Parts: sequence; structure tokens; C-alpha cells
Amino acid sequence: MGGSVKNRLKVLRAERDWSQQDLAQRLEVSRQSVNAIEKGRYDPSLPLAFKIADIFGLAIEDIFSRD
Amino acid sequence: MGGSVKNRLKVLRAERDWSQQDLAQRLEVSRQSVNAIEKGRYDPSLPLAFKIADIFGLAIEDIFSRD
DNA sequence: CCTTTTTGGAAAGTTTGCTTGACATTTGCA
DNA sequence: TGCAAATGTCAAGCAAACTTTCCAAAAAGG
Repeated sequence: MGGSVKNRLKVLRAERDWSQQDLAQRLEVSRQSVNAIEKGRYDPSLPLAFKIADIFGLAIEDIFSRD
Repeated sequence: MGGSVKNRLKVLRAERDWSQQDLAQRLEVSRQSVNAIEKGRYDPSLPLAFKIADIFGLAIEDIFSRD
């Protein structure tokens, strides 16, 4: 059904007071993609995971984890 | 055209004396996928990147890097 | 209340990851 | 030399990641 990795996006966004839209713009992806990934409807690609890690200043493993 | 992340798969395989086939079996993906990823023809999915990291006992960032 | 922002998600289309199957070339080694 | 294992790549097809457009509901803040 959905993605196979968990993520901490909601909390990380909240800590920075970023809306899904804000994050989407920084990532240069659509807001729907951010929403879908955050809700676990599907997994981000590896390049996108790198970009997300970059923007939050964390390692991929600190944001995503295998379920 | 191709994938956007670099990888150290060839060296990591060599250190363990694993063929692409050996690695493919451990990852439960096709040999062609391992070859394509290793040659940078496309990027692995995030779940597959996690599995690769797991099998080599390294962090994703120690195997793949943003180009 | 009322309005605006934010979030959740459906539908349809494109691109990319991955599959199987096949074949050619290279490498290793008896 | 020669045979086997390993590598590289193509083609066709399915699945997953992403897009845009659109709508509905929740949350936030007057």
C-alpha cells in the first residue's frame, strides 16, 4: 500500500514553524509530494531524501528509518 | 539522463569479494539493478538504499553522496 | 462567527526504478 | 587456448515516485 519508511518530517517542520508549502518550496517539489511523504503514502526518492536531510541539517538516518 | 548520486558499491563489493550477483541476492533485487545502480544509470529507491547500507554495515551517506 | 491558511487526498498523466529475458564482451583460470 | 564466470547493456513491461489541477475539511486568528 504505502511507503515502507517512517519519517519525522512533521516534528522537524513544527520545530522550524514551516508549513508543508514552505518545505515544498525549499525542496523544489510540490506540496502534495511533501504531504504524501510526510503521511507515509510513499517514500521519497534517494535524491530527495538527500535534499531533505540537507535542508534540515541532519543525516538521512536521523529523519527516515526502516520500519 | 542517469542517476544523480555517486556510490562506492564497486569498491565495497571488491573488499568483500562479492560479485554483482552475490550482492543482488543479498538485496533481493535483480543483478541488472545492481549493475545499473553501480554504474550510475539510475538511483536506488530509499528503501533499497537502506537495505544496501544495512548489508554493508554503513550509513547511507558513507555509500552514496550527492553529486 | 467569518475568512484565510493549512492540511489531506483524489484523478490523470509523466518519469524513473525495477523486473525478466536475451545477448555480447570481458575476465579468470585450468 | 578454451571454457566458465562475471560484467555491461538493450528492450518491453509493471510499479512507484512525482506532477498539476481540483475539492473538502480542519485549524488559526481575527
